[in-house]
Amino acid sequence: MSKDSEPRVDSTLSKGLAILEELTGMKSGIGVSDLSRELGLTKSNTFRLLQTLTTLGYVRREPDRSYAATLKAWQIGRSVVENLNLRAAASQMMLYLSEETKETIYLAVRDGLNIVYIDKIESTKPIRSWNPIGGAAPIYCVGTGKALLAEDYRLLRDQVAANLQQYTDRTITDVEALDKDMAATKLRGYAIDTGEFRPNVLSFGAAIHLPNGETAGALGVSVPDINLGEGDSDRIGALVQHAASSVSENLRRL
Amino acid sequence: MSKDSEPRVDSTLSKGLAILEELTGMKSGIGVSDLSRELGLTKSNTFRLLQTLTTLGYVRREPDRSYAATLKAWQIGRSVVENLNLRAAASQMMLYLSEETKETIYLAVRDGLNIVYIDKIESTKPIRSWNPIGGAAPIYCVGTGKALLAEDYRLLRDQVAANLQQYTDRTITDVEALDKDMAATKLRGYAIDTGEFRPNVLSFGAAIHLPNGETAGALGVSVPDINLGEGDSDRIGALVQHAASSVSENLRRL
DNA sequence: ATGCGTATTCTATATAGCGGAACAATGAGC
DNA sequence: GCTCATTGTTCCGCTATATAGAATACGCAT
Repeated sequence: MSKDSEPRVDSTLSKGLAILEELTGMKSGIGVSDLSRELGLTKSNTFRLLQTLTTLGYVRREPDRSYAATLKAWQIGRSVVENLNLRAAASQMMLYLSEETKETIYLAVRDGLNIVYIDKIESTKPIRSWNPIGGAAPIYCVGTGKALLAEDYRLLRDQVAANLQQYTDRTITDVEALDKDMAATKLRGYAIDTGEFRPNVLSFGAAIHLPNGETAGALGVSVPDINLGEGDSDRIGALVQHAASSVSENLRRL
Repeated sequence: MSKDSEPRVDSTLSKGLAILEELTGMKSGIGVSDLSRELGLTKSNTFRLLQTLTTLGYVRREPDRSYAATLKAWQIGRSVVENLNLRAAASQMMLYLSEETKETIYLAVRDGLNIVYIDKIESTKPIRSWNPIGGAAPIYCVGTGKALLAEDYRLLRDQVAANLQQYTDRTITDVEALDKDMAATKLRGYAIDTGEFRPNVLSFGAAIHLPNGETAGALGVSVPDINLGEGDSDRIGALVQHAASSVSENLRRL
């Protein structure tokens, strides 16, 4: 028998959180008795725990005297996501992409109909694309943006459609074309920008997901067209896609 | 002297949750010592609570041996909100409202006698009202809240009446006035807040209904008074009302 | 080496939380 | 109306439990 020395677990805290979990999982309130049965606790114990959770603001009493979770747990959880540093989670993969491509790597999140760059690694090659951290770009024009757009295309389509501005001769200004491109992007698994925002600057992007499937951001590689040889496009696309899903995997472990 | 007989509070649970809150509020990990100082707990106590939180999956150890909150708290809280996938159903209409008004758009649900913002779209105008996602406001003071309150006014009236706190000189602190306002709101179809929570910040709100008639949440537009010209009030009100009923329609299809 | 700041383990002790039973409040069935 | 069944709440004595504080171990400077 291996004396694993199980870490000691405070039972009160454990039970309290169990109650909270149970409660948040229910659409409507539940009574003390049912709850205690559910969790295999004594009524009095359950009652006291509910009492403390209530005074702490995690639980409230419904008018029908049953107990229900408040949104406090959610509010707390939200700040985790807010503080969740995508940059930290993505940094290894960004380095990897940089090594593999020697091009400029971007990490971007969506902000309305734009994307905002929250991190980047400069290209080591002489000719490089330029975009400052904190800078923005239209969502339908660049690799990262298109990757993000494809994720929520149903929600964003009409909005974007109403604002299709032309930046280069490659820019997609036709909704039908955008529809097709988004469909293709979804199939492909990563997005391609053929110089639609800055002339002769191509880019590739793939989305990063939170554990629940929500879109958290996107990774992208930006490449001057003259740097791009035959077949490079596919290779970089695949790399970005892989990197993004790897970051998503990282987030899953948080 | 009121014999309040303070409800008994399990200290372990309380401390544990305090730690969790503290942790979720931090951008990066924190050590046992700092944390214990922060919360006024013993190091060993803090350590043990961290240990249980870790084995329960709420906390993880960073590579640098510090402690940080995991996404579990978030996932739990999320399920509260997830029970209604309101955000998805409302997003298109929120964008629409944003386009039409250029002001800040809120999606809120009721949480006891407060409302909590579960989504928003920032105003594009320079002066904008500010409320964080996850933030809360009294139900009887703001547009979204008043819309929600009007829906269940019979149930909530007395509770609310007992807690009429004054936030601005426009705040309704008189039950009779509230009665009238709620009646007017029902007739009108949307709620108006004339700067009753934050001075000079007006807001408009309308309720979203589930297919069975239950109230799911509310859409709102928040407007600094100086942005508001003659007739804008009616226009925005009508917009919000239409948007909310459109979202209700969406929910019907889910 | 040495000292200082951590994290972690140990242990004796008090007390916080526990279960069970008693009590109150509800509501259903007749 | 009354009973009976079920739920929510309080009480209380016991002991398992969480606690504080000291002891130990680690890391990292100088």
